[in-house]
Amino acid sequence: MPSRRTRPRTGLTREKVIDAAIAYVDEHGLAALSNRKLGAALGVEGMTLYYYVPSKAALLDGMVERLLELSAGDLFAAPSGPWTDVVRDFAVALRRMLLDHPAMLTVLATRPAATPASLALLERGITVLRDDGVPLADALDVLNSVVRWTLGHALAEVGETPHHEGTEPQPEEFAALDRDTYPHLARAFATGEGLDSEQCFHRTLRILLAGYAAELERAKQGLAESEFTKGPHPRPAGSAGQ
Amino acid sequence: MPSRRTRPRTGLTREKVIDAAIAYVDEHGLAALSNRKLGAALGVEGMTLYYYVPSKAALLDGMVERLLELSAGDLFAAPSGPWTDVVRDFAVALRRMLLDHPAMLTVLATRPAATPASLALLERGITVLRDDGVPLADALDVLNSVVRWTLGHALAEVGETPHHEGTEPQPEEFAALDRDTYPHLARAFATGEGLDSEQCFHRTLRILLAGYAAELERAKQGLAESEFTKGPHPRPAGSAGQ
DNA sequence: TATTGTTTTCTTACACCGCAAGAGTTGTCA
DNA sequence: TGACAACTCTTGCGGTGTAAGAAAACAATA
Repeated sequence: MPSRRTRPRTGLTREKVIDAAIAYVDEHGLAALSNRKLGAALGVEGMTLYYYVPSKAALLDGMVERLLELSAGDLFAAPSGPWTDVVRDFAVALRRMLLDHPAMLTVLATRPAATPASLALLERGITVLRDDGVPLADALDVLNSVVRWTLGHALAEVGETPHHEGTEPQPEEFAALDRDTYPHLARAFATGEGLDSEQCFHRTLRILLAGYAAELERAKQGLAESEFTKGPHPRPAGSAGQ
Repeated sequence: MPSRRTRPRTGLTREKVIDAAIAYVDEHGLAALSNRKLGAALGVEGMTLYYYVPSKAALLDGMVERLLELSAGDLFAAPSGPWTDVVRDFAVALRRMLLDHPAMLTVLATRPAATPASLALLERGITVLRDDGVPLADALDVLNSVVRWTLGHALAEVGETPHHEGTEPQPEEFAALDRDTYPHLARAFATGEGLDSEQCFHRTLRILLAGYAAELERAKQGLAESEFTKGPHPRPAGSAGQ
């Protein structure tokens, strides 16, 4: 009795599996992702996925990698104009992308990110800055800082929204509960001061970029000047540690 | 045959359980933490812990809370001097603390942080800034930005170090592998330019604080001036959108 | 001391997880 | 038709969080 136990081929691909995984965590959250459930979503038994992806860790890495590949176009849309504008647009697009995939955000934040896609993205950014006259070390500092700021901010933003799984829904307790122990916070929550997360993001981003631009400009001036004066000047920005 | 199956009381406490959990993840990593193993480390059966902590999610929350309580003293050591110095010292201490507890860092980053300890910390910071004349909304922006920057940076830093569990050890592939596809990165990895993570942290932190300080100063000036000129000025920093 | 009641600990059980090993089916090509 | 590769499934193992409740340790009282 050769009962047909294996389904006819489904035309699966490593890429399809990873895309389905991204879609799955976007809908059900990261904690809900398991081989069996993802397999079910793909019309296939759980263990089948191991034919395309060697382990769950590899699946998560692949998801991050794929997300970066898919978003690469949006992240560096039109690299023209001064580098500050390019980097600002990049950060804004990155934040948008991260907030669109909050589950992927926690994966991205937790997992080390030295993958080809992330390196390519970084390389692309460096090229923009270098073409605008920014030294290599400074370009790396700027991009690393902006990415890390955006990531940290996005993490806080998705943490605020209580679509977190596992803990109590935590309603708007804040607006009422403090008042004595947290006078300033109580006031902030009452009036809404300083609670616009998006505005804080843009503001700090602007300050960060303007600060770096000013420092680089100063370094360039100082460097040019020192060629004449030959006086002992602070080293030019590359190692201008605290 | 009343064989003694339960051990004599161990004097356990919710606090002791949480402290042991922190010590455990500090040593073995977050993924290794389980009730049974933590129980074994405490000389007790795994289910016993449920008498002190209602769930694993609650345990993780408790660990974050406890860590903040324990570190509160270090984080705001000597709140004297201009607010920029206080906040800088806070960020430096926070980074130090996070790097000392890399496993806790991922918990802290993933889990929403509106707990009493974190609110108290924030309130304390706001008080410092407010006492130095910073408006409430701006104080929140500064503190939120600094915390998120520090968190994002620390995440990247522990991600660089390959003590990550589950993936391949990933040796120093970078120094050799690119060269053609990532010319700038290859150069950076070869010469070491822009790779000093700690220096980048301090540099960006300094730029961030200086930028905020300058903007607040400008807002104050603009506000004072506008009292005389009555001219149409940009609104003073609280709603100075992007 | 014996009894009761509370606090703490353990046992058992269940559903789920990632994954190793291998058997089975399906399609392709000689 | 046969052989072979590609793909899918089954089984099984040790691990997880946790619900439910029995059993032991202790404290206090009779």
